[in-house]
Amino acid sequence: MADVAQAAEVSTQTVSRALRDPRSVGPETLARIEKAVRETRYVQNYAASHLASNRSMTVAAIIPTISTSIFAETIQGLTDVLLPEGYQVFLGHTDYTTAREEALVRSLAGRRPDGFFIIGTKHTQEATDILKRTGVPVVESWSWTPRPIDLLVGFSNAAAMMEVVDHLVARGYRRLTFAGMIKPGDHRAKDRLKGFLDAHGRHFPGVEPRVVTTTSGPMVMEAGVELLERVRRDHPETDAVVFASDVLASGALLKCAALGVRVPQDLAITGFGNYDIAAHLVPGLTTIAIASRTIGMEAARLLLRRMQGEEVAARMVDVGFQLLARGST
Amino acid sequence: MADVAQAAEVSTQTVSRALRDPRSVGPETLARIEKAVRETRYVQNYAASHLASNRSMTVAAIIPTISTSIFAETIQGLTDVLLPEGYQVFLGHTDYTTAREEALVRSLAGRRPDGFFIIGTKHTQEATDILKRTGVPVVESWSWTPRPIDLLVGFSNAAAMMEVVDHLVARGYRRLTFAGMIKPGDHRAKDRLKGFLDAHGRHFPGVEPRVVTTTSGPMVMEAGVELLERVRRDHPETDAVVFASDVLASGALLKCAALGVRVPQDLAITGFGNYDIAAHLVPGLTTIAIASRTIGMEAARLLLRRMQGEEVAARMVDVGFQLLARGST
DNA sequence: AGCGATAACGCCACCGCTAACATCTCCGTT
DNA sequence: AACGGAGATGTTAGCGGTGGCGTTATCGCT
Repeated sequence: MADVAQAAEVSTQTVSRALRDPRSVGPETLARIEKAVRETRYVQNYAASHLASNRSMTVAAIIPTISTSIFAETIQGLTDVLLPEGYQVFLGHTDYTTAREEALVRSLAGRRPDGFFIIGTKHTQEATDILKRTGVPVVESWSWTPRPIDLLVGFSNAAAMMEVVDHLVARGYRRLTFAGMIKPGDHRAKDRLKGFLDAHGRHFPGVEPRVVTTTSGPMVMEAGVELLERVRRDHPETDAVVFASDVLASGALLKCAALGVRVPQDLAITGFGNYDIAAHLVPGLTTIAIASRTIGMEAARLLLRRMQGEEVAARMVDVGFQLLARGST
Repeated sequence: MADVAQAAEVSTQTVSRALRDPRSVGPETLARIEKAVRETRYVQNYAASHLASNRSMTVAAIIPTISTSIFAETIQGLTDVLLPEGYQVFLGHTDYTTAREEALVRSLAGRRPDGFFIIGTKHTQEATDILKRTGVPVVESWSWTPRPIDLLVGFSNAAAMMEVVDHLVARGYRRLTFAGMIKPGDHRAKDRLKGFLDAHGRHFPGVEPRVVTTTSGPMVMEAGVELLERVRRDHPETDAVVFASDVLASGALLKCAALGVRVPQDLAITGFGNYDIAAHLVPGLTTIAIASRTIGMEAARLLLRRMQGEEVAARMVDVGFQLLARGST
């Protein structure tokens, strides 16, 4: 910056001003500085800027995994709103483990982001403490809680799952089985199971609910195939399988086609998430659509407002969900 | 840090040392400092550390989009190797536009990462200049070029596509059509088309190659459905459709099932990428498998070695590809 | 006992930039 | 002509750490 200042024959302070708010310097001074920046190929050092101004112009985002396109859309929404405002997004993934989440929160907090975005509402005590003490806005998401750390953009996974069960019962299915991958740190999957159990208890009081789960492994279609096989072996009376994710449901649905199991006559199948594939499968997959991109965008808007010093009226935003009934039920 | 130093009754310098290399301080001093860190809930400020030490402990990663799980795996591989070494990954996506790539390179360079990872080998002159002048290692990937900026971990998209064509011809298909989404900044898709055209010219000299493309829109299965419809309308003689991506091919394959078009008897279909879905479709999708995760891990290892001051012998790593012949051909 | 080597720790300057305040210039107003 | 105000620019003092070097204590060896 000193080189630029010298080339433009101004002080470094004026260069700094020209870069952060071009209107705050005279027009021909600005032109000289811009020319000098180009000629010296100057690239600003944000670390120094951060240290001096106490604003990092970054937002930390913590997601369970990036391999799942549904969270990717949320991140895409988040960055699409934040980038034009000059904020960079620091992304970390936890692989659904709380230990890694805590380490990540600590590490990211060390970068002093101006805001946090995190998927989920359940964290370790330590992680929660750090998030609360950073002094910057925090958005939790993709779940629901009456008492968020700070801000919340989410929906009730349990309520969504209840709607799936209601739908199946309305269509005449009576012997439902829940199938899902429930990793230790995946509270959203747990909420979905809870929703299933609640609704099942409501519709079929006294009937033992059928549940088949795995607790580890990659979230791929093959896992859905394996869950389907366990359902057919352990609960052959099942007439509808409620999967915790579209990925699993898709694997199962395609397997049914290969096995000659007719969907939805022999077996109904539901998913969760409305992934790209859901509408294209034959038959189409009944599922819950989540406004994944909207969550990211809404979170970004809340963060922006708070980072710019404004108050936000609604600290909790329920983006809801939508049941999409397709051929698989 | 001053608070910690006071609580532990040492100088800040000793605290700093304890944090960056615990063995460099006495054992009971270390214990006092660790206790003080916990009690004061101290979280290190990496911005200051970065400024003073001239190492940011970050790596910048630039990818076209995060919504595509195949790049996500590469990033997962990258972070899985870098995180244990204390490096954070700064992720930016370009949406396949060169203008945005340039802006992103500039912005990320301002964060002074200790290394760059970028997908693709074709960038604007300006972006290339910045990358070269940063003085830190740069890994380009997912493509191939004889003259990378610095390091390269990739494969030849064109060669992979030629293998697909060779395979189809060997299976007896004669009227091939290429179908793909080729966004302006997507040089990998262009390479795939080039590979198709080369192989087609080799097998069918003098025959006009059939090509159907779109240049914009989201990369979703619906786009594959639309491409399939255009192929069937504009080139009804086609007996094999070579898609530039598994996403498109999957959409088309599922659509064929819905339309009653028999695959591979009436129409063969190939994809690219070996996405999760490819093996589960009925029939299975013939495609090119890319060691997506390996690319990220290998890139991370190269970066690490260079960031730790070592030289790397092989600056260019060809991870290759593998044709997976399945039922769709 | 004297010496040098080593380990443990402290002091100082500085990393590159910006907040806050000071200064200067140029107006329009009275 | 004197004055006040606004806009443009410069000066100063850090932001929170770390590199480099100096100091002190300890210990083994001659």
